[in-house]
Amino acid sequence: MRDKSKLSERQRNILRFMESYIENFGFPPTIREIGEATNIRSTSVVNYNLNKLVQAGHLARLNRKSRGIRLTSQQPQPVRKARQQMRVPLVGQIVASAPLPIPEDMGHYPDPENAIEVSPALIGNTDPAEIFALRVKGDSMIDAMIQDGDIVLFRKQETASDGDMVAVWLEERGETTLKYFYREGERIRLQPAHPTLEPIYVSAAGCRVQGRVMSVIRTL
Amino acid sequence: MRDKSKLSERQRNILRFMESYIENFGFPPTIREIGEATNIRSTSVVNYNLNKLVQAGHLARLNRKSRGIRLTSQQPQPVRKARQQMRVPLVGQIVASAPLPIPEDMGHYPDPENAIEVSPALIGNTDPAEIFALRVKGDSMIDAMIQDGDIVLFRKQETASDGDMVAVWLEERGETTLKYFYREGERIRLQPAHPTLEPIYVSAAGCRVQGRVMSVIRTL
DNA sequence: ATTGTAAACGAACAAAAATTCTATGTCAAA
DNA sequence: TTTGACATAGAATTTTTGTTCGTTTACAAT
Repeated sequence: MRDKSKLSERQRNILRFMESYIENFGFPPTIREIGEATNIRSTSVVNYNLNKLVQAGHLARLNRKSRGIRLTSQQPQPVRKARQQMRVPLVGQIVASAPLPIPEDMGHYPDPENAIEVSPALIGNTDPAEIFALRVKGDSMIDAMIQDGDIVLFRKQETASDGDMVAVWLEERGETTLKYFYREGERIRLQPAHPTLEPIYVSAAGCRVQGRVMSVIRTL
Repeated sequence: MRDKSKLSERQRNILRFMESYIENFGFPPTIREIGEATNIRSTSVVNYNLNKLVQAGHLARLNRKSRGIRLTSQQPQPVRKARQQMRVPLVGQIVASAPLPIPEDMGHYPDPENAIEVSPALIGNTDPAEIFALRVKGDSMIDAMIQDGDIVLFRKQETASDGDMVAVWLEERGETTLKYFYREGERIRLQPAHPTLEPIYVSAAGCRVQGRVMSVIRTL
């Protein structure tokens, strides 16, 4: 699959040029630049050979992106991805007495200072941009089997499905709580994680879902 | 010259975005892409800030080249290192009725099938070879604020210091428990994590420390 | 000789992307 | 209050760049 010997002269040239160009400039060349460097007069021929190289597994391309050519050897993307970490912004604390401090725009470039590294497994295949983290302050979330200092990873969402653990702001009580969410006709049952505790019931209007708990991390 | 503190919020955002984009795609973003990612509506403003970053020495640009932006700071190595994941072998389950199934030799060749990826932060600077993971089965560890399905990361050790959360095998009761460890003269106090629960006391002989809890991971 | 196919060319076109221009708002100094 | 530097926005403009398409060449198979 990666046998360079099966490539044509031109294709080997292109590959070599790609390597040195990226080395020099930090970004890939254009089709025309490749053509000039390898003595190919026509962009379409360069394009043709680039596609051959993609077939051969040496390059990856992004359609219709300028300079959207990448050496596969330098970025073993699949491997890297699998072992890669996600940076999740740590945006504040959970306290019972206030709604979650949810950032409007979290971006995909969290500030290194206020971010934690997590394994992608913890957020499943959710878009990382929707994930944020909060540190639990105090023992108010003990019903949810979550203690002081734990870090909770949330997915930003305003609705929930049965069985989700969610953060809800209870209007009448003026507090935030983490419970399992079950819709029961008109009302909603919020079930604590701790098996001996009783559920509470609220009207759909009276509770505002703020996020779904994806995972909890405790470091001792 | 390279003092990030003198940069504006937007400029820091741009820099961070550049880093992650290049990391992901292998080539630099366009001005428009930078704008979208950092919530700047106007390409000219992005351009303006890019020029500022060039002045500040963080970027280099090539005029009239698409994606002709390059980070001057090229130390991907330390970053890369810091972002590595650890693979920790997941060697079995915790049940109250039996000692921990601790592997004699864990090696550093965790079976991909039975390993989990964790962030290095979770195990501090402990030698990764000493770390193993167990999945909690049942609600027997509820005193420790740990529930069914949680994954506990242990460091293999037979002794403990005050305040450590440890897994101990209680000879006379025939059970495994997770408690905070305190030496009190001849006897040992084992304190549940849950604040309302009472400690238990055992003799040093009657309890066998099996490992120290480094962290707990819960996925929902 | 004929046909089919891989490889090449160049021009035209369309899309992407950078640059430039004008206008507006902010804020501290004069 | 006025001024000017700085920062922002929106849009127009120009340049760069990728894609498509008709055509040609070389060569091996029929």
